Amino acid sequence: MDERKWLFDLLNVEEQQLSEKQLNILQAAIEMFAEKGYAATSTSEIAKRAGVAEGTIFRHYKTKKDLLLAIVKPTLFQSVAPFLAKKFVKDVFENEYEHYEQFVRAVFKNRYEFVKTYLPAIRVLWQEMAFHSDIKVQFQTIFINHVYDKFKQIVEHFQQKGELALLPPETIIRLTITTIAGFLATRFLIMPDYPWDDEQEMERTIQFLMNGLKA
Amino acid sequence: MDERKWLFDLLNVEEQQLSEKQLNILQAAIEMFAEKGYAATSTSEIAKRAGVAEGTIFRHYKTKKDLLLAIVKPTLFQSVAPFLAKKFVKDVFENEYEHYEQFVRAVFKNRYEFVKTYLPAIRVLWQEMAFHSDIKVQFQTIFINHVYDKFKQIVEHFQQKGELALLPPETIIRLTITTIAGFLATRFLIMPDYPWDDEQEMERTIQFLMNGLKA
DNA sequence: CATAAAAGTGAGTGATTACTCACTTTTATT
DNA sequence: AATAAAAGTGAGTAATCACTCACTTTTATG
Repeated sequence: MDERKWLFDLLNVEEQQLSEKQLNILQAAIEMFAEKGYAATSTSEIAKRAGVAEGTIFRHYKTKKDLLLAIVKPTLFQSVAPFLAKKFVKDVFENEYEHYEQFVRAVFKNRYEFVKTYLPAIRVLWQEMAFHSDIKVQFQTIFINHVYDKFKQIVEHFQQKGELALLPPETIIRLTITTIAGFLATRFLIMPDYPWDDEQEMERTIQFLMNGLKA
Repeated sequence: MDERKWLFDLLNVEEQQLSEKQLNILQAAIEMFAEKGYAATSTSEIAKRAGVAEGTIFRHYKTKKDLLLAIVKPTLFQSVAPFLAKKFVKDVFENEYEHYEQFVRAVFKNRYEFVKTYLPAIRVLWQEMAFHSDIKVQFQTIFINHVYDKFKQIVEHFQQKGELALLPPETIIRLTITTIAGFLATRFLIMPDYPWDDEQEMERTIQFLMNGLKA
């Protein structure tokens, strides 16, 4: 019926019911913010692309910034979604993942699919984080409160098992994240037109990471 | 006398003589573009911060975009400066660097100082590359023509010496660059307020990289 | 010192901006 | 079917935008 289940999923608003026009507005805003940036995109352009009157935008979002936040906030949460799941750490400790490599593989694959699916919205989040300190602070807060602590437990768990080098956990976390994020940024942002063999390149990246981190 | 040698160095305009007011304009533009972004910064704001009349900006730069390019182009070249030096590859082959690790160390240290010194201008380059396809194309062109080929020769050299894993050179280049860039981005953009021990963290990063890439 | 070129100025301009509001249309509720 | 609430509209508005231009000041050159 509607090819925009992804918008529902991303914005996590399955319970609320957004009208067709509201979805048009959000989709147009995501696309144009991703292409030209928030500041360089006018509300009249968004209205035109969405096929609505300019006043309709302000009926639903008090300001242009509110429209940006309606896109950015859910994307921010989805970016770290695996770590927000309550049973996530328990899964790791109860031998859902026997080795750090399996854990990394699962996260990598999962985030690869996420970036592939929601690329435009993710672009908007990362681009505008540089200009809006409130968004950057929200990101840092969520990372510290919900991602860092859990990640640290997991790293220490595998260090005790003798799988990982005895570096400070924050260093291992940083190297893990920048290695994965480095691949995704290169693949989807910097060189999206290069003929990648994704499976193979991800495999090489994981081997590199595990060699680099092993005890 | 003047504490702005860095501006001369960055913009690589030692021969031309820029007036005091021109330097004020460039400095103000770099700072404001870095903070708020190009599109969100008005020429009247730049003039105010630079202490000049708005017309003075347009006396030197035909359009606002020209002012952006006057900042971005030299920064783009400086970003890959080590690879642009003619004798760079020869240095590597003639045992200036006996091991890949020494080469990586030299590049890492060099680019660390570069980012530390010119951070605002580098922010502008990377932020606006996302919105201006002409800038992105320039970057890709320079990378392919001046960086990639030389880097590839160096990697193959150390692969033949048996120091590096026999992965495709482009994969080794990617992993090397994203590991270094990942540290610099985390250190200077994402978490600039975290109390880093730069020396130690760079050392760990190099060990990680070499372990990950060794044959 | 004379003269011209270059640098600097700021009021002015038409276009565009985010946003408002009185009004119409659609949807939900009884 | 009646009524109210919600959604949608588009002309209108004050502010701001990048940029121009006639003019003044500074600098370089013989």
